[in-house]
Amino acid sequence: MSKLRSVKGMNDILPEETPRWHRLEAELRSVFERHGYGEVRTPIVEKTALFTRSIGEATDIVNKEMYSFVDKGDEALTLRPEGTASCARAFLQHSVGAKKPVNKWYYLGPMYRRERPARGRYRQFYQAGVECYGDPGPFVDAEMIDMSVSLLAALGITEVRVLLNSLGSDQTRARYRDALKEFFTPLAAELSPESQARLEQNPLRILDSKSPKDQELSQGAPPILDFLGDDDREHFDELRRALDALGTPYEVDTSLVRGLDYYTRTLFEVQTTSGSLGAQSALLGGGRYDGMLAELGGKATPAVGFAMGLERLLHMMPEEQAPPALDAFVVMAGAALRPEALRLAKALRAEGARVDVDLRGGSLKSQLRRVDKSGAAYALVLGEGELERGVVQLKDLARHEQEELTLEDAPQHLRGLITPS
RNA sequence: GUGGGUGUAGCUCAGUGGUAGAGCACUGGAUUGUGGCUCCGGUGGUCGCGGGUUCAAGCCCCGUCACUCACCCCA
Repeated sequence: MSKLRSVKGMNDILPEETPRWHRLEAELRSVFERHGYGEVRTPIVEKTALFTRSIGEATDIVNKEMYSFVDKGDEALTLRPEGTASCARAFLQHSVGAKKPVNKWYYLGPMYRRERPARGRYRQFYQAGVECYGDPGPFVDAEMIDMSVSLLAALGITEVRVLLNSLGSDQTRARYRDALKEFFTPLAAELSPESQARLEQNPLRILDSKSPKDQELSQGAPPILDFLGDDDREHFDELRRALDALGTPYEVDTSLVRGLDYYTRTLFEVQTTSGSLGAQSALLGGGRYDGMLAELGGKATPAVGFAMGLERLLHMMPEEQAPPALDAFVVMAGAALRPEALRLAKALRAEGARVDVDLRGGSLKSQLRRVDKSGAAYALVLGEGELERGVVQLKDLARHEQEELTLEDAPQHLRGLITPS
């Protein structure tokens, strides 16, 4: 075992596993694109200030989880811990909102957070997410939530529940924060140490503490929904009616708060109910952030989005049998035939077949064993005698049948066999 | 960051102080150039690392690192 290992919490994905990733990514792109979203690709590194300003100074992500460094130009940079801030920056930088009233983007790629790794939680992890700019909702919110649930269903993930909450406007949120502070301060001594710290920094997060004592105390706290203004309440009610119309089940959970500061109004999270992810039950989460673009110095633009963790989806996706990665294998009776074997393989590949050759030139028996293990449907057997006559044996592995073809005809013949009719 | 568990072959794991093992995988063969099943053989190890106890340590003790689970938080 080598001492050179990948960085803690950052994992290799070997060719054996990538077909599963490809299937997941293809499904994501397909669903996003069917809903009118186009892919955006932003850099993995951004100026640190982008994240501190958008995500919020008081969040765990900014406080203790960012991979930040100073580059040789003395610039403070950070490996992106999430995708929304980068998208917002790109949206503003290219004045996208001025060209089109509503823009729907999706992204897919690695994110970085320096947390203690656990099942379903890694320091480099892959997220796919969507952002919709320019529509204040609530119907686009409903469409997005519904899309996320049908996406999971398309992946075979059905043991889920949708949690929904509303935080109201920035003003509502500020008033609610004060109210919670007022409510919990007399109880501070009874709160868990973590929640005592939250009381100052972010009282909202006391509500989703997992400490039983905290939960008990939170029962008596005033619910956020009581603080919603008329517009906020109407927005929330319309969202719920739209979800009902779409037939998407959800549960209102007023303790749903989430760890990022930029959310306003709609907040949602889809969790697995299967328990197979250990403590990490959130498959995707998001919400509305109507204030962020103005906060970053742009024109006020309503926005809503969510992000999903691909490793978690992979953990949840049912196992499927991987289809063979090869159509045919060229084998030869004798290592001297390697140049001819290469030539034949080249001709087969030119016709679109996925072909490998065992160029180590072992015994025919060992080559055929390898063919069998590769899952390829056909073997092309090249021998001295055949070569002199300009022919090759085409062996159908499943049927145990063999036929003789001319070297000239073999490529097109194989193409006919592997092309789905 | 806090607490628990586990580190032995590429993988999954046995090995209760006395010569380092199994299954799988890989590989060679079972009468001339034909796969799966079966049978026979072979390659492969700093027992995570460092120290200590002992005549003797994979095994006991201390430290350390890695992985993992839970907490915290999140996707």
